[in-house]
Amino acid sequence: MRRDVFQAIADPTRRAIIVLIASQAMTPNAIAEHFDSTRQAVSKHLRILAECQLVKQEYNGREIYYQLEATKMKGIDKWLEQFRKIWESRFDELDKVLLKLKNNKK
Amino acid sequence: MRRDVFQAIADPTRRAIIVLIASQAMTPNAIAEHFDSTRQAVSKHLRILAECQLVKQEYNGREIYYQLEATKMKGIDKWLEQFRKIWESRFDELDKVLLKLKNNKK
DNA sequence: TATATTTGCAACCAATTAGTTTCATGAATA
DNA sequence: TATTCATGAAACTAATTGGTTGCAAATATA
Repeated sequence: MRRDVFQAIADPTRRAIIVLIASQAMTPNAIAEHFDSTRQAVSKHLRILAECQLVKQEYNGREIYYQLEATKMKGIDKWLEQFRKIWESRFDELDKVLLKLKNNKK
Repeated sequence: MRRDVFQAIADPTRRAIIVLIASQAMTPNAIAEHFDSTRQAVSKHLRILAECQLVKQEYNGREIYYQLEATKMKGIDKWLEQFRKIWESRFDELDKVLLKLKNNKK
């Protein structure tokens, strides 16, 4: 079973859960209230997020608070890094082109 | 059929294709040589990448050069942006904790 | 203690995915 | 022109996914 951060954020519901708990830890029930699907479906998403350590569980009696482990998303950021250079240089080139066009008009 | 950038980069083969053609455009055949699976499998990945405009096709006779559209990955970057603040602030806090520990030792 | 609440887990199901093989098309070449 | 090459598309398959319902376990509460 492939279970990495890229696969975790591929699902829109999981991305929504990530955004939801980014500001504060929440219980599965509380999270599920924000979605149309059942609590169990949300629970399965949470399990997937937990399996790739994107969330951390904090036990409190019978409640479990799920907290985002934001640093785990640095992996994505790191992968993106190599392309950031490319798209930034593309923009530099665009700037050059625009500057040339501007000068030609004069 | 869901077809967005997040889903596109979820597959490790597609990520490898993206990295491969980042530096220079390549034909499906040339790309397929780098993988164990068949040319047709690679072709399907390319179709998915094309559907969410992560790659651009350049026709040259009977050859088709696939080129990375790096700027399309800015969508991921933008989504990450909100968490970057969180993980950076976490690190600031870690720094504070470490500094405190250091001072206590003296 | 009996009951309600919170949760995870297993079993099942339909849809999707990533791969295969086979075929059709159109361009290069002998 | 006949053949070879590069490619996409279709049909099929096995595995995975995201969802469901129905449980069991553990904690809180009456």
